[in-house]
Formats: sequence, structure tokens, C-alpha cells
Amino acid sequence: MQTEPRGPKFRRRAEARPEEVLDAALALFVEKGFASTRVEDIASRAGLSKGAVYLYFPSKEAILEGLVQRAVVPIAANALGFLSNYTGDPRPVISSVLKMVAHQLTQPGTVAIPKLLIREMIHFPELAAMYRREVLDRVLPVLEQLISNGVAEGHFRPIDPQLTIRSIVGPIVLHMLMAEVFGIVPDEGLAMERLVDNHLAILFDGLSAPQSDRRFMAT
Amino acid sequence: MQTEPRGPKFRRRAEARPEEVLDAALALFVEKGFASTRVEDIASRAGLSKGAVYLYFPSKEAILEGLVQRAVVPIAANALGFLSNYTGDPRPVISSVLKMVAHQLTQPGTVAIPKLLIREMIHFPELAAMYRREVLDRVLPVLEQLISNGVAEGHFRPIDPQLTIRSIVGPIVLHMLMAEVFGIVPDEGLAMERLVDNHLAILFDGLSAPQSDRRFMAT
DNA sequence: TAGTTATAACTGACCAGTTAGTCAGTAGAT
DNA sequence: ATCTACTGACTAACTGGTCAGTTATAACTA
Repeated sequence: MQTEPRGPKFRRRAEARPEEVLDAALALFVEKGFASTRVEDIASRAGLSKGAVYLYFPSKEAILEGLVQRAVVPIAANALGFLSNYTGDPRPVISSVLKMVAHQLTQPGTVAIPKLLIREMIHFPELAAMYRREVLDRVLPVLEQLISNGVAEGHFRPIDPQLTIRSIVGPIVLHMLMAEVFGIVPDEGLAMERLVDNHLAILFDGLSAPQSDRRFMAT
Repeated sequence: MQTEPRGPKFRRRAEARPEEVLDAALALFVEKGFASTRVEDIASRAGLSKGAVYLYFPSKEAILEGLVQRAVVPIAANALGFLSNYTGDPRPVISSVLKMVAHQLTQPGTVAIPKLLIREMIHFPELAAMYRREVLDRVLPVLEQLISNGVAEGHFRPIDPQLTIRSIVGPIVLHMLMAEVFGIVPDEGLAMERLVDNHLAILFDGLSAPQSDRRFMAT
């Protein structure tokens, strides 16, 4: 059945191994959780033996750490530059950031790490702390500044910037949470774009109909 | 040292045992996760031996099931009656529901079960499905109806009811998630009431300042 | 009231299954 | 011929679930 039944039993490819182990581990951790994934499963999915995994990682936990490390590095460098020191009406920026985040979250790999962290945080609190330091503590202050500027320059009502971050991002997070955890999606599927559009309309201009739109009131 | 060093080794209290086991299990599952909690830990915290636990629950998993069952029953009966068949301006209802939910979430026991489910759902999908059936599938349609009515009667802009639920509840969920998972709370503490007030202001009337409030624009 | 019996409630040592991590030996590369 | 990437059987530790035996308590007897 194999294309090469008489091929060598293994190859020596020390350079590529760690990445392959991390890929395999991520897939399995997401699918079955950290505890239920055996090191041997990771090994065989990565195409080597259990013993070989321990040549590259000192423990099972170290694999998880490597996973989070690898995910954290690009984020810090990524979506921050074009947010900082922005002045002027923040609404277009918020719109495009939300759309970008929403699009990112639709890609399979992106949610995997936070999902994993939420599950395993209790067993590895240091890991969650690291994610917080490297990702959240960098992104949140920038958002806060953006909103503060919006208030200072009169584009926004005088709202609390810290708390408003939750009003901006919360709906997208809840949407993903409902879909991922309980399989609750809108009638037409995930509909991430429509969610963002619907949310932005409410976010900027509110749920309440303007007076001119009120056709009739409750009897 | 004991007040009663010669007291009996145990008491026969068959009626009270299951509840005590569930209480002990909930505390430990929340603290250390399902897998890392040994049945013996549950037993000793509940004040009996491991063997006795198996007189009341056929397996460790059955304890978890019992936990979710116990949490689910009151919810279905609780906050639904006063929401159904409501007509008229939904805004006061939404305000009080959000405030009620926010207050509930501050009580320690309430978040425990959903937190547990998010963590253990992968290992026990049937349990998450049950929670969805018994809680979410009952609450969400009522909220959806409430918003639909608001739109039909002209109180709200013509927004999508299903998606708008996320805009209403998402910020509270994210607030709890940030606090519980990453320990990120506003400067003054959890500030749940201020969060709800800030959010309701945005939710009903939007983030954008009305024209009259715009003192100056970006240069 | 005190002793006897019956039985339900409970204990804790034990078993069986699982798996992270080790290491002596093997096989591919150069 | 040498070096090193790699294998896989093994061990040591852990824990869910069992069960033969023990103890508390209620019911019965005298």
C-alpha cells in the first residue's frame, strides 16, 4: 500500500523536527486537550518515536510552552504599529480593526491558542500570565488610548475607555465562544461579516431608533 | 487537640451525603480541573472515604453530571417568566436583565458551572449539549423575541435580533472572561455596575457624540 | 434500662489500567 | 569508521473503581 514499503525506517532531520512536533501537538491538544494527549500520539503524528520527542523537548509541558511561545512572538510585532499614535476620528480605525480581528478569528489556527489557554490555564498559570504579558498588556493600552483620544477630540461621548473596550470587542468574542463551545451559530452560518456590520451600527449610533424613525409606540 | 478525640469514626447520614459530595466536587473541579481532582480528594473534603462516594455515584463522571444537573434545574425555572410575552419598549427590560445578570455573575457559584463546561466540554460533549438544551436554547429565543418586538414597534433600528444579542451580552461576558482567565480588571476593581452603566449608554445611544456635543474635530 | 441482633453506612487496602519519562541499543548519514 | 538521530521496551508513579471487612444505629427483647 505504501509508495515506498522498503524505505528507510526513519530519516535524520534534526532541524525540522521541533516545528513538526509543535504542529502535531497543537492539533492534538486542541482536539483532545493536554492531559488526554499522549506523548506517543504527538510523536507518531509528527512521524517519529516517543523517545525522539524527548531529544527536542525536555518534557510534555515544555511542548505546550513552546507552542505558546511560537504563537506569541508574531502577535506582538503584528497589529500594533498601525494603531499607535493615531489621531483623528477613531471610528474608521475601530471598524477596520474589528473587521481584521473578525477575519483573523475565522482562520482555524488563530483561536486555537487562546482556547487551549482557557482550558489549561489552571494547570499552567505561568503560561497564561505570559500570554497576558506578551499579548493583552500590549494591545489593551493602545486601544484604551485610541478611545481616550476619541473622547478628548469630541468624536465620542464621555465614556470610560477601559470599560468601553469590552463593549467594542465583547460581542465578537461572545460570538466565537457560542459557536465554538456550544455550536450556536446564526441561522445562516457563522456570518462573521454580518455580525461585525450589525455590531458597528449599534456601537457607533446605538440601538435606539432616532425619533424620526419611530413609526408607532407601544399601545 | 480535637474537641472530641474519642468520637465515632464516622456518622451514618445517607440523606445528606450526595449534596455534600457535589459541593466538595464543585469546589475542587473549579480549583484544579476535573482530571486533576482525585476522587479521594472529593471524598475527604466531603468528610467520607473514597469507597463511600461510590455508594452514591457510580463513577467520577457521574459526579460531574450531577453537578451540571443541579445547576441547570433552577435556571430554567428562574429568569424566564418575566421576560416572555413582553410588549412595549424593551429598553427598561434589557436594562434590568443586564443588571440582574451582572449581579448574579458576581456571586461566586454562578460562573463556576459554565467555566467548568468550557474546560471539560471536549471530554464530555454530551454535558455541554445538555447545558445548551436546558439553558441557552430556552433563554436565547426569548431575548430574540424581545428584540424583534422592539424593532417591530419602532423602538429599535432595524437590526438583526440574533446578532444583536451578542452586542447586548458580549461585553459582560468578556468582562468576566478577562477578569477570571487573565486577572485583568479595571483600575478600581471589578466595577461590574459601572461596566453595565457604561455599556447601556453605548448600547442604546451609541458611542458617537451627538452633533451638539462635538466641541472640536481633529486637526 | 440494658443487652442482643440485624443491617445499612462506611472504610481503606488492593487491583488493573494508563502513561510520562529513560536508556541501551540500532540504523542512517557522512 | 564514526557520529548522532532515532527506536521501542521498560519502569515508576499515579488513580478510578472494587470489595471484604468494620462500625454506627435502629429495632427488638427481656
